[in-house]
Amino acid sequence: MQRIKDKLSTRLMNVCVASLCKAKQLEKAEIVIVDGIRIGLQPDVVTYNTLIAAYCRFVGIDAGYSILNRMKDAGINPDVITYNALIAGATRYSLLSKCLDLFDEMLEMRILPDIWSYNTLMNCFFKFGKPDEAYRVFQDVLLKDISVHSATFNILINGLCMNGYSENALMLFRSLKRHGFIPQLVTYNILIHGLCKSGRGNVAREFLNELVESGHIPNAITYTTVMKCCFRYRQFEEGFKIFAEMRNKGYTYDAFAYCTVASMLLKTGRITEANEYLGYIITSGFTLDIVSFNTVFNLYCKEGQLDNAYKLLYEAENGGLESDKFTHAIWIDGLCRTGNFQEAQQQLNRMSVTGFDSNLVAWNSFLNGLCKTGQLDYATHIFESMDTKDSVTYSTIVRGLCQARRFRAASKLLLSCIRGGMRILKSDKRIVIDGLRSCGLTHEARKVQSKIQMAKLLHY
DNA sequence: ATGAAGGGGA
Repeated sequence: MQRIKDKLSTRLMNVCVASLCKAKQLEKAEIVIVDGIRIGLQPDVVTYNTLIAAYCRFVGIDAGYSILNRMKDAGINPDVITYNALIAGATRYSLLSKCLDLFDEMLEMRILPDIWSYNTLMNCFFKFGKPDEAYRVFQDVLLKDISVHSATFNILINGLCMNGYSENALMLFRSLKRHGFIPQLVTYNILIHGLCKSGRGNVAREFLNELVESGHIPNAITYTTVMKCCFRYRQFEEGFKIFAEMRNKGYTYDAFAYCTVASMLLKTGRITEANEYLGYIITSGFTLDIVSFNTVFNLYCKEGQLDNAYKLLYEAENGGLESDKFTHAIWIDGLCRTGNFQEAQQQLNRMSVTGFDSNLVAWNSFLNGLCKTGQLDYATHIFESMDTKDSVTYSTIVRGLCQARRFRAASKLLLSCIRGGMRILKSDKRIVIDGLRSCGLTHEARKVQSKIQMAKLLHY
């Protein structure tokens, strides 16, 4: 009788712990457990699994591990859910090898992975840009005759989109529907997001219609996704309309929509308006996470208020917010805008020395700053010393050279890009060709044009 | 008790 009572009470405690964890109230959850122990309740595997998931989500993977140790010390064996939570945690913090180690560890402990484990592993591979490996996991699931979940398909569709296979994702979606799969709201959100990201805004809009027609009610995520899609395709009025609708529906309960609008405004140089939206975020008491912080930080940097920006950063870091590579890139851009190129370069060098991943966007930003202020030799020097470059790097230099009317150098670089299969914007090619013509280098211009044509024929 | 969707940098 007493045992049954204890079991019931432990279950009650677990419900309590779960709801506190969900609300990010980890200290309170711990207090509930301590109180439980005081009145004779033993935390069980569910209690610890709840804690591990929450610590992984809100604190970090190491915090999750320390709960795992506490669990083992208490004599409770981890189960498949424990490992699933840890693997999901490792995925969240981009630790691929840790994910794989945990999976192996689970097998070694003779804990049978379930569909959740496979889903998590698949998602992990997709996140790391390894769609082939992810697909192998999926085939493994089919081979082992484990019954799949709708989440399995959602992860597949999302992973395919994020790895540049939106066409395959579409085919999968259609074929699943033919086989009786009923897409959920999240499935549509994934598709709309993926299609928009891969430059297929029109198809994304069709799915928005299909979503509504099949009886789903778009949520805040649907709205922010579609709004960003509008801004991306320069349909600003349409985007603002969506924002207004979100407000009316009560969907602006967090900072997401505000950040979407504000960053678009910052990108298009409408700083005063951005200020209004971000002012609302600050005064209305949303807790600033790193993303909304970076948006506000970007506002100060774009306004040239570097002192205020720095003060903001200092306060945020004292409050426990950890800056990231976005913060750093924004700061580099701010320094360049205010002419502090030396400081910018020192910051960039310090980053690579201290073993951080080299921040390509920050370097590109630096190059952009140098080009805009006509320091082409400096820019070229930096360009040559960079060991990773992308199409933005090349575009920036090509545009910079054109601006300095060094069209021959620009065309030489452009041609080397084309030879290397680098995607360069049509408008940038145009600038080079028009520039060559404008200084009477018509022969050169024609040569570049024909090489571009040739590349097109070869590539497509 | 676990997995999938929205916002930030050139």
